[in-house]
Amino acid sequence: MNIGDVSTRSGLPAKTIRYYEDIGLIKPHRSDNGYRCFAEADLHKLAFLGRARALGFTIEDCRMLMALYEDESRASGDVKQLAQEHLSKIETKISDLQAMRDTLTELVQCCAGDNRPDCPILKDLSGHCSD
Amino acid sequence: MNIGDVSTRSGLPAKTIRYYEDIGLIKPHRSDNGYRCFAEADLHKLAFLGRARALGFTIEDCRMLMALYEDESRASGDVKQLAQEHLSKIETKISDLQAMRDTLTELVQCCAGDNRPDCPILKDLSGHCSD
DNA sequence: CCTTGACCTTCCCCTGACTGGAAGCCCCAT
DNA sequence: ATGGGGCTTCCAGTCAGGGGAAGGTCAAGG
Repeated sequence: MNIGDVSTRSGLPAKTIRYYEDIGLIKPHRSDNGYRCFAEADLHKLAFLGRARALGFTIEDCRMLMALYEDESRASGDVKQLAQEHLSKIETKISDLQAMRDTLTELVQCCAGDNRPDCPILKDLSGHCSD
Repeated sequence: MNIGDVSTRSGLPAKTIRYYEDIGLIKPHRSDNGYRCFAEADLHKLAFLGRARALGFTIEDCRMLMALYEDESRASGDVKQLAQEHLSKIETKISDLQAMRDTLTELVQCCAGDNRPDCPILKDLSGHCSD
């Protein structure tokens, strides 16, 4: 398979696939003409990577997940720990974003949003306690 | 005021303050020795920027917010619109993260996390429907 | 007067995970 | 032989700064 086919079948852009080879996540063979030549196993790895990335794992997480996946004697505890650490980062991000959302929602609700210049959003950003 | 004082008083790292000057968000004067020389107005702007960034506004959003802040004849509607667009991006991000969290939580719960290699997390990432 | 240390300056490279684009080779069809 | 699409490499850019080097400045102490 050439990169175009793999891109279509994996749903990953060709650029991304080349990048993954660059950083050593996959190692496709080369045809005589220099084109990358992907086996089914490469496609499978790329699909794995695509799913892991969609769950928000970093590239380095993916590298470790792939290593664990290929290690027949892995301990599922190692995988679980990786996932749990990732999960707690996600939860932190969610809380941070929710705090922003709550503040912003309040400010937006207080703003008339008309043609007058008076604006509680700017007032808040400028320090609002006596300018 | 030198940059160190401004950094302390605004809570922003000196690097960040220099960066904000680089991209034209602030324009502090210079002393004879070449040091940046900040007025109270600069400090005020930096505090404004710090709060806007803490609410997740991008640098370009901040640039517009500052322009609106300094425009006495602004319409609060413009500010509100900016904030609402930002808010909807945040809400999208929250949903995306929550979807990841839900999937991950489920997978983590299904994983024994022991010394055996069998792992539903890896099974899911690898495509799990008959490999 | 000299030195020490804290502070300031510019400059350039690094981050994550790609994306865009240029220049050039390869292959197939007309 | 020519046109178009696909492939290659390499370089630069994204966002919002962070790290650190090399060197100028200032105030205090010996």
